[in-house]
Amino acid sequence: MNNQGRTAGLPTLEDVARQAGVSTATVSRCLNNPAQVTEATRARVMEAVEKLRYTPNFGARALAARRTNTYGAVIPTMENAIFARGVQAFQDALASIDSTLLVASSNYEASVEESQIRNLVARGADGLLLIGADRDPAIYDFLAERGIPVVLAWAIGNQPGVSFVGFDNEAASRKLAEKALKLGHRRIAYISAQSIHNDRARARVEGVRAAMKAAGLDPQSLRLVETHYSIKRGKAAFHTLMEGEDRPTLVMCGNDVLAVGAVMAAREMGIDVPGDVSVTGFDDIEIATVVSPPITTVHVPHRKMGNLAAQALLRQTLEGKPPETICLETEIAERASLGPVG
Amino acid sequence: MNNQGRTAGLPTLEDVARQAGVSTATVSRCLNNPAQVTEATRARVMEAVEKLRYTPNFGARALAARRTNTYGAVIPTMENAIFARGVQAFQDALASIDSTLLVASSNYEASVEESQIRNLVARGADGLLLIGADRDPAIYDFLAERGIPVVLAWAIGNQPGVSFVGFDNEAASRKLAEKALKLGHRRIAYISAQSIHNDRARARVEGVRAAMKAAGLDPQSLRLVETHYSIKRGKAAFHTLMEGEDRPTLVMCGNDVLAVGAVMAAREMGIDVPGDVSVTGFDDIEIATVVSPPITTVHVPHRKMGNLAAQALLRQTLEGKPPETICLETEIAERASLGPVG
DNA sequence: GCACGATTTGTAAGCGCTTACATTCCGAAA
DNA sequence: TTTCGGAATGTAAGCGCTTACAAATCGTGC
Repeated sequence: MNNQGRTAGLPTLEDVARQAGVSTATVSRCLNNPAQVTEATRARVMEAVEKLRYTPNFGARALAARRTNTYGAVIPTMENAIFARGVQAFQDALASIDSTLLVASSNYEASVEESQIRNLVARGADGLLLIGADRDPAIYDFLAERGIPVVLAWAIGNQPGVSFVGFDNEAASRKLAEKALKLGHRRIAYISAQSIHNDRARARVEGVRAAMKAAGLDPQSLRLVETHYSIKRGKAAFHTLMEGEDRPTLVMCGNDVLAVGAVMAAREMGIDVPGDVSVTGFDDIEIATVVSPPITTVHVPHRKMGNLAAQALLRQTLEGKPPETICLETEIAERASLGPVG
Repeated sequence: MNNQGRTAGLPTLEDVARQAGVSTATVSRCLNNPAQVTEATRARVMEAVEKLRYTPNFGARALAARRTNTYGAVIPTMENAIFARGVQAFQDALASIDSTLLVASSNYEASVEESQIRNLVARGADGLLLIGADRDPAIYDFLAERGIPVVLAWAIGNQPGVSFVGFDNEAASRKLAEKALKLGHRRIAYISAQSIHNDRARARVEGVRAAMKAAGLDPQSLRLVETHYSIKRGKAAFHTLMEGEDRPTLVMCGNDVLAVGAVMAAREMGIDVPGDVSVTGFDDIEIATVVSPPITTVHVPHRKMGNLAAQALLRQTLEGKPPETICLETEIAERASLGPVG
């Protein structure tokens, strides 16, 4: 458009070189590999850089170096805090080596995620952070073909060629369910995210079923509601569950956001938590402690996961190391929303 | 590093041109200005693009076109939802014209913000979204020198050469204070963010003082605590305020996160809200409705603000229009945390 | 004081794309 | 049929940087 004037007149490497009386190669080295340059010349070059207020041109640099120092992340949503902490940690780790993170969100839609991935690749992402493993194999081919390292977080899986930094969703969920079963709960309902294209959501449900089975219950008796992740949907789902006969005594939720919705709905309906119904969450985000009663949930070490994911990705990208799998431990954050069956 | 193999073998414009039997210029036009190309050739080119799975190289494109279609935003924090909705709307608006947003956070620190701004500029941001107006003038010079359009959001000010898309923090805060004064509150405290480098925080306090003055109270009698924005800090601040003699009957907070902290602290201390003390927030984010009692707060039209900010920025960047100022209306979200003085 | 290897610096060839300008093509008017 | 003008396409010159390779410079041991 009208950008003739935009960059016009901005100093270039060549300007700096001329000003400092050296070649462009030397200036470039000063900026990227200071060790290769004499103290004296470096000082002279830096002075010129300062004087001209030079800033390297990103596009040119990316083109010439065939690396952008930019990484991409596609997360399902930014609108609640589920991924915020982990992504923040991921970003911090990248920032410490002067790389930047491009974040995009898919709204839990596979097609949107795919186009976001393509977009990030087109923008030269040196590596990608994605959530979960459950997507079209063609995407992995696409990424592999372009040699782009990928780390999948929030889950563990067996996709070849990519790193995993996550935790065992099924085991974590099972552990929580076992605890609830010990408290005497038998009529159990589960409010889950849409399980299509969401391996984490499925694994969490499976964990509960496994615990039920181990306790001698029929896993098929689990009342399952699938919905989108939001407080509003959580409320609605809880309503649905409580309307019928044979109310559950325990409503487990696929994440804390849904659980918050459930607890709020209970309050509106005059149902006591955990007196009449217990509620559990998953994730342990701040909001779980804000609602009353605070929610018993699975604590996921988000920060640590984000940090380790960055490390793993950088090992692949910068050092050419092979993909790896890191499985983190989760624990149960015991709070007030889960109690003995009333 | 070991990136020889990275992009090696990836199809380039030239490959596509050869495959389609046209020149690189034609391929480029197909991709950027389809109208300039015959239906027939376009089809042929697109077929070649598909076949080769061609993706344009971002760096090369940026270098040649002198435009990146990338915008930058520096927000104080990602860790709570204060800016999430607005930034998401901003991003959506950009995405609809195939531009991307780079988001960085400054943790409310001026020096971090500055380096983030420089970083985004170095990465070729075509325009910038920043929060509030209160920063070193040298930054505005730097940006102006490089001809980078800027829109400041969440506030209104008079910085020349930049757009504003925000609301009147002082007026909004005053309106809320007036409402509280009508309910009989006289002993008032305010939990604010650090006001240094934060024009919004200062304006909100000033609004309360103005209302007090108008009601015949001494504005200096406002008990002010400054702290960082977090639930924890909000709790601590509330504790401090309630420890002394002469407890306030109203604790106004600089944002909802602090207010949530205050309400939670009250519950822990056995202080009834709003029976013993009223609490107010600012922003109207989801968490304000989750805590009990839900928080009376200033509703800020975040989504709208983000969307309009994008529009304004694009008008400057793409159409070369001059900066503009858009002031949005806020309203009070009346909920249960504000009541008559007990 | 000299030869030699190590270190520092310079030269110049692209990286893959956009776009001004030149050329070719085509249909309509004469 | 010829001519002309506009639309479609091609040619090629960079955009600003990195880096392989070549050249120059330096310090060292003899």
